[in-house]
Amino acid sequence: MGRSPCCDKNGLKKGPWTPEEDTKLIQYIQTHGPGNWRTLPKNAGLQRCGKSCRLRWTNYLRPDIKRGRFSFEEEETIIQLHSVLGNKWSAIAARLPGRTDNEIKNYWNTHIRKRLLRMGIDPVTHAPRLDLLDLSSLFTSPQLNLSNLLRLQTLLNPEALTLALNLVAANNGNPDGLLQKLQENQTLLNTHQLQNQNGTAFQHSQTFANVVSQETPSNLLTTPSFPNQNQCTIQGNMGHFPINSTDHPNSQIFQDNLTTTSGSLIPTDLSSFFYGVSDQMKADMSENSSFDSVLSSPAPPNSASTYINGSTEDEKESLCSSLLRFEIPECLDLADFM
DNA sequence: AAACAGTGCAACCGCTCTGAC
DNA sequence: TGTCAGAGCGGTTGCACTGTT
Repeated sequence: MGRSPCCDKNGLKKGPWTPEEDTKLIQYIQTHGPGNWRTLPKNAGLQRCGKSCRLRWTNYLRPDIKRGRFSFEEEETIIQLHSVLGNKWSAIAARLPGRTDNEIKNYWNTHIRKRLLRMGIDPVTHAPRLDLLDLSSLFTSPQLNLSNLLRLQTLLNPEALTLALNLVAANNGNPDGLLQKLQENQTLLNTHQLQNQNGTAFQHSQTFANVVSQETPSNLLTTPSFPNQNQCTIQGNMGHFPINSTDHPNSQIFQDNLTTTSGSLIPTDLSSFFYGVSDQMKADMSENSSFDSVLSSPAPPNSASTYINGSTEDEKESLCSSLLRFEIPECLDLADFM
C-alpha cells in the first residue's frame, strides 16, 4: 500500500488514442522493442503514462492482434477453457492466438455470459441453474423441437422438464405427445444402459438419434455413418459439466451417454458429437445427414465450421448448450493450463 | 426527425502478484 | 529481505453506434 503511481498523472493525456499517438508508439517499439514502459512515453514523445502505453500496445497495436468477431470455434474454446480456468483471461488468451485477455474478458461479459444466463446456465460454475433459465424463451424460439428438448432432458431436473413439456405441449395443442415420447425415451435409455453397460457411446447415440428421427422427420437427426469410431475424439475436451450423480436423476443418463473408451469422452447428443469429430467426419456427416435441419437454417454442405460461423446468436445459444456437456478427463493435468 | 434506451468495446483504475535486483 | 517495474486481474467508465418509440 502507499505505492507511488506508475507515473505522474499531471499533464498526461487520457482517453482514446489518436492515430498520431498510435504511430509514435508503434514506431518507437519497432525501433527499440517493447519494455521500459515507464520511460517509454517520454522517449517516444507521448503524453501518456507507461501503463497506458503498455495496454494500448498489448491490447490493440501489437502486429499479431486479430481483429473482428470471434469465430464459433474461438467461442467454443473460450467457454471450455473458462469452465476449467475460470476468469484467468490471460491463460485463456494464451490459447487463442491473436486475442487479448481484455478482448476475451469483454466478449465474455457482453456476449457469452448473457447467453449462458439466458440458457439457464451459471456463467461462473457452468452448472445449469433453473432459477436462471428463461423458460418463456423456449416457447417463442423457432428452435423449439424435440431434439432441443432432449438436450434439456439432461440439463433440467424432472419436475422442471415436465413443467416445460406440459407448457410446450399445451402451446402446441398436443398435451401428451411430447412428454410421453420423452418419458419413453428416458426409459429406453435406462433400459439400454442396463442391457449394455459395456456398450459404447456410439451405440447410445444411435439409439438416441433413432428415437428422435422416428418422432421428428422434419428435424431428423440421421445417425451418421462413422467409418472409424476411434476418430470420435473431443476437441479440447477440458471443459466440465458438474453433475452430482447421487442427487440428479438424469445425471446417470447423461453420464452413461459419455463413454471413456480410449480415454475419450463422447457426448451422446449429436450436436455435441459435432464438436468431437474430425473435419473429414464433419464432411461425411454433412453429406449423409441432416445436421442442417437441426441448426434450423440452410447451410453449405461442405463446411460445417463455416456454417457455424455464420450462424445466428440463437443457433449459437442452442449449440452452446451441448458444448457445455463435457467432463474433465482424469488424465488431463490442469496444471498445464495454469 | 428527434429523443431515448440499449449495446459493444476501448480504455482506465486500483489492486495484487511475480520476478529481478 | 525489501523495493520496484512489469504483468495480470476484476470492475468500471465513457462514448460511439444502433434500435426503438
